Amino acid sequence: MSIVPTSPASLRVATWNINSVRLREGIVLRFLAEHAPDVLCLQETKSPDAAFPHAGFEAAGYVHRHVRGEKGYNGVAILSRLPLEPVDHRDFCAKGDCRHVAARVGGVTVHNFYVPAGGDVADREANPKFAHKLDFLAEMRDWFGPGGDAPGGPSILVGDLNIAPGEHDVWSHRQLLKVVSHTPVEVEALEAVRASRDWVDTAREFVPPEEKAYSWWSYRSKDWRAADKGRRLDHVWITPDLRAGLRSCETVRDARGWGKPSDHAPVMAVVAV
DNA sequence: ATGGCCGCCCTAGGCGGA
Repeated sequence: MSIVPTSPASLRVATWNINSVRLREGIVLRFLAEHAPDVLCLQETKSPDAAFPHAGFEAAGYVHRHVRGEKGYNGVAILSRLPLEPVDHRDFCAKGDCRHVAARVGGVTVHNFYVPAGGDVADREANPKFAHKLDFLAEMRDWFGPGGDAPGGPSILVGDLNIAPGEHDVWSHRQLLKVVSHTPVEVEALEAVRASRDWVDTAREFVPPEEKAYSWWSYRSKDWRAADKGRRLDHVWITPDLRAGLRSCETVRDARGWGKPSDHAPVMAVVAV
């Protein structure tokens, strides 16, 4: 007799840019033990599939997965303690990189995204990485939009979207207006993705827009906690049909201070499904 | 005080991150 329900009353879905899954297996296991997500979506795993550290996650009960990695860069993975059906992935911008993977869990489609960072110069003509970022976002918008063929039904979209859209999603709106991750053209592009399926930004359902909220703090700060110059780059979005079931969305800020941390903290939402 | 640092890769400086 199984003790794991196949149709849970509520689904706990987390996202975390882990910046090398092999280097940080230990703190991922700590997060799983302390926060018990049903589904954990990782970005920047930086590991070929053959080298992904499966054994520890399986021992922790996360025996279901959909992993897509490459050597050195990028890489996304969905780990689950509930049965998971891979929905495939889409090769955004036809680069053959590993920035999206999707799976169906308990009747909900979960999309895990790693949107390109976009380089230093916020100019599509001068900087091909910025052009890639904007093209990637436009393709997301079209895929989820009316003419697109993204899967329908109740869905959760998570990931490192590499944009902090709100004024209070960054430590200083004025000082970051020209910094890639918070420029108006990016914010507009992300809003177009959000509007494509009327996605609900779950974190802001619980934290008012005038209150600061971050999920990333630079490695370069001597004391990230004291400086607190963060940005909210990591997001959990849900389709409107799940909104009434939304119970919480938390950023596990403490994890930014664990041993040998990622520069991102995990974000987890709980949704009744 | 947006750089101060990270992790990756054919081990060492270059690339990418954001």
